[in-house]
Amino acid sequence: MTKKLSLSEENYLKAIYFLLRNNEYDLVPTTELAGRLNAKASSITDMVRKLDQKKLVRHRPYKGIDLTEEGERNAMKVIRKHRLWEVFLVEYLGFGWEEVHDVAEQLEHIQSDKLVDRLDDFLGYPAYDPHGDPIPDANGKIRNAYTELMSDCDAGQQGMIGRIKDSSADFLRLIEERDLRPNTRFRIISKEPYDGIMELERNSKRVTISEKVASNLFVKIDR
Amino acid sequence: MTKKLSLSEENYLKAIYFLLRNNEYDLVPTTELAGRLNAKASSITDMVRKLDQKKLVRHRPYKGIDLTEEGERNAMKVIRKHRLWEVFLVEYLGFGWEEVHDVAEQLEHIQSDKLVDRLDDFLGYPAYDPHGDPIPDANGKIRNAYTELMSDCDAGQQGMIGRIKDSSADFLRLIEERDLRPNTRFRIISKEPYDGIMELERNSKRVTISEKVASNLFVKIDR
DNA sequence: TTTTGAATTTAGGTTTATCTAAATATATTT
DNA sequence: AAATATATTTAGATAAACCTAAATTCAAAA
Repeated sequence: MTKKLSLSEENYLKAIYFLLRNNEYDLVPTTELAGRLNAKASSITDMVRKLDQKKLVRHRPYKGIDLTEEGERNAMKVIRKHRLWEVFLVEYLGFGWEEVHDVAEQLEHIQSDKLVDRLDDFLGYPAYDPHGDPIPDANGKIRNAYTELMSDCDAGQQGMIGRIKDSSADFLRLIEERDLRPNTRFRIISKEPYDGIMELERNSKRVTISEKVASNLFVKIDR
Repeated sequence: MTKKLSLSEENYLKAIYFLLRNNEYDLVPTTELAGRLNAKASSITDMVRKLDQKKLVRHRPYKGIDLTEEGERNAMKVIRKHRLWEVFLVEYLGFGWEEVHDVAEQLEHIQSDKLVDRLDDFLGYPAYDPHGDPIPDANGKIRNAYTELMSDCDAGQQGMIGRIKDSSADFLRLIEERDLRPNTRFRIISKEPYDGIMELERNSKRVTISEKVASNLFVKIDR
């Protein structure tokens, strides 16, 4: 069963998945998907109708789109591949973690279960990619962690930076410059109640970050 | 300015390249290409006309097709990628050398010069892929070797098996079973003038092979 | 509650890479 | 050299994934 999906179909499922998670949508609006996929709303309607017929998404006309189980499983497979390839590119080929995205975007569509499983094994079954995003296992399950935002933490707490929420070039650069990459341990020295500005220690040095930055860092606090 | 080629275009160039080399064509006939690409002759005509306009091939209607310099360079780039990925799949992911082809067929179309160069470096700039086929360098040049056929050699000569000419599943299996893989050293014990059957020694053991097998093995004889 | 405006869908094209069937060119045989 | 067979090209269609422009639906404001 489970027919092979086209490159476009895979990209639609992935985009819907992210919009359902990251943003606050219950059903993804057509326009939102159009924005993310750089396509016109009418194209979205076409493709979404097709995906609905294949039972990969549910389309409620004029209301929005969400994923079926089958659709979500397919999205997770693509995300798994994307993130495994990112690990390979950074750890073995010396790519910078800001520059892997475009290539991984292509590699994620290679069809071969054997390849993915072997790659996973070769990489030592990593749980996170270089951006700190969790890598789904072969069944599409994510072993979660990193669910709190730094901005919700308080002075005195310490833990690990897990993954970043915003992935704009500007934010990536800032993270890089201030030594706030995923897998960096930190301690919160102080937090200003008025505007949420925080002083952190990481790698034995201190930085001050705005609330805006803190609210784009997912962390895990030591308990 | 060397525009990006579509997946189909790349496959056409590659197929034309192989037909110009391996087979005895001076100009590739439409039907031959159709056979190799599993397409109908009329489709070939269409695509070939497009490639001609892009100056990647020369099409002489009713006569045949050959590659321009530009077309050949593009074909070599794809072949380079294909063979580098095969090395990776076999040496690092533990694929059997008979089972890498389909996956490499996909990976060869990933577009990223940086990726190819880094991969090449990671693999240690291999000169041959697991089938013994030479890997073009970053400029598309093949440092040649392995140009003689085993069937043209004589009793007493010894050398190295380089690459195989036929790559049918049957032949691959035979090669595997009789221990005649690329990079195997051999010595010709005897050759029967009547039917060309040869007795070889390799890995300190002997085998007898038909003329047909010998004529599908490219070798390099010690001088 | 009607109006108005934004979001969404429908209708009708376009491009790429295919196909089938018919027409034409080349090659081979008589 | 004419007849026939085979290879190739042309003409016209199709499916996928887009697009523009027009029509429709829903929701928010008057």
